[in-house]
Amino acid sequence: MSVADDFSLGTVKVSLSPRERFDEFLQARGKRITKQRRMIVEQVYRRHEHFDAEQLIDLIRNTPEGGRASRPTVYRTLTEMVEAGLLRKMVLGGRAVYEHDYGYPQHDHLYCTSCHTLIEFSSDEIVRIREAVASQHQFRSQGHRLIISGLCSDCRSNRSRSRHHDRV
Amino acid sequence: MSVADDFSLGTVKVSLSPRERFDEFLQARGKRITKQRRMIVEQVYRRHEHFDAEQLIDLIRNTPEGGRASRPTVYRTLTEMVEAGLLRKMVLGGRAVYEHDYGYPQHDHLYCTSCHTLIEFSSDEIVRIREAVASQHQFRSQGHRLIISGLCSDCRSNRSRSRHHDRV
DNA sequence: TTGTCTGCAAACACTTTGCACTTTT
DNA sequence: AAAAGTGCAAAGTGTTTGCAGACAA
Repeated sequence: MSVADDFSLGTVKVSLSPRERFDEFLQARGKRITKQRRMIVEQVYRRHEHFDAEQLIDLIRNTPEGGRASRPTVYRTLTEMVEAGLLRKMVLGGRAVYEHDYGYPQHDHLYCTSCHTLIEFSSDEIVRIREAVASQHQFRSQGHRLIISGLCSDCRSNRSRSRHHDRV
Repeated sequence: MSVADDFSLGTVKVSLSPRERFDEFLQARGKRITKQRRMIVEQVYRRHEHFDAEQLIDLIRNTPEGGRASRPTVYRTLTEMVEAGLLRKMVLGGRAVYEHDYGYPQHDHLYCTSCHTLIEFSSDEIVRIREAVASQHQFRSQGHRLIISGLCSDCRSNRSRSRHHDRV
């Protein structure tokens, strides 16, 4: 409902809230709007940081008001949210990390190999290069992922504050 | 030995063969030059395609002349080769994929989400952008990874030839 | 000889699946 | 009522580890 008031997220305006968008997606696929799915979408959009399945499960555990959801359900729902275009998934250090996609502008990441922080940045040039390269190779590009890894400013100073994992 | 004759790989000239380079690395670390490590380096450099641990293990199994190496040894050696700068590792569709790094020019990839082919390309602009973005964020960049995903020309024509996995 | 390496089997982390029961439609 | 979803426990995948015997230095 209320398609009238726009929902603002990040810097982009969209007319449906993530939850509405997800409901739409589910209906279009003949899937059901269950309280688990509803609750998971809500928790996911509670804040904007990157997260992995485990963190989301913890968040849900520590927010019992919203209800309960098992590990498999969380994984299943995350997959659906990616399909719905609500979340973007990337794999870092051996596990999947998710971030908001719907209504959030295109961007790439700086990844600190020491503290595993992700810093977002955007560059129009990247998309331009992507299209140029793709057409050179008769490739139909659907997206891209650029991760610049290195040391963030904090870790450049505080060397050896924490053990380096260096998993990319 | 024979540092005299250059070893040519791809388009770059280097003075040590991968095997020599690896020996050097091992010695510097007080590690030993075993017949397994020797054999693995050799098999890895037999051809230039991207490969994963399983493919390498198969290759070794089907090339008994070279000797034998267990799964753990292959994994351990691949890790060492990455540390030695001989191989570059990336994670695609849930498993690690390796490619030659030593003596091979910097490049990025087009990844076909249908047939999982990797196509290499290089763009100087990317490195320029990388450095610009890094310095904007007081970040010390150590490297980057750009993967443009989509459909290769083959898969654009032969739609549905094989099931789409779409794992990025 | 000494300390590293190997191979085996078992352990691992993360994610997915089979299935009986519950819930939405 | 019918179909889809959930949670549990168990199975997967790809990769790593502990340890006793094998081997390079």
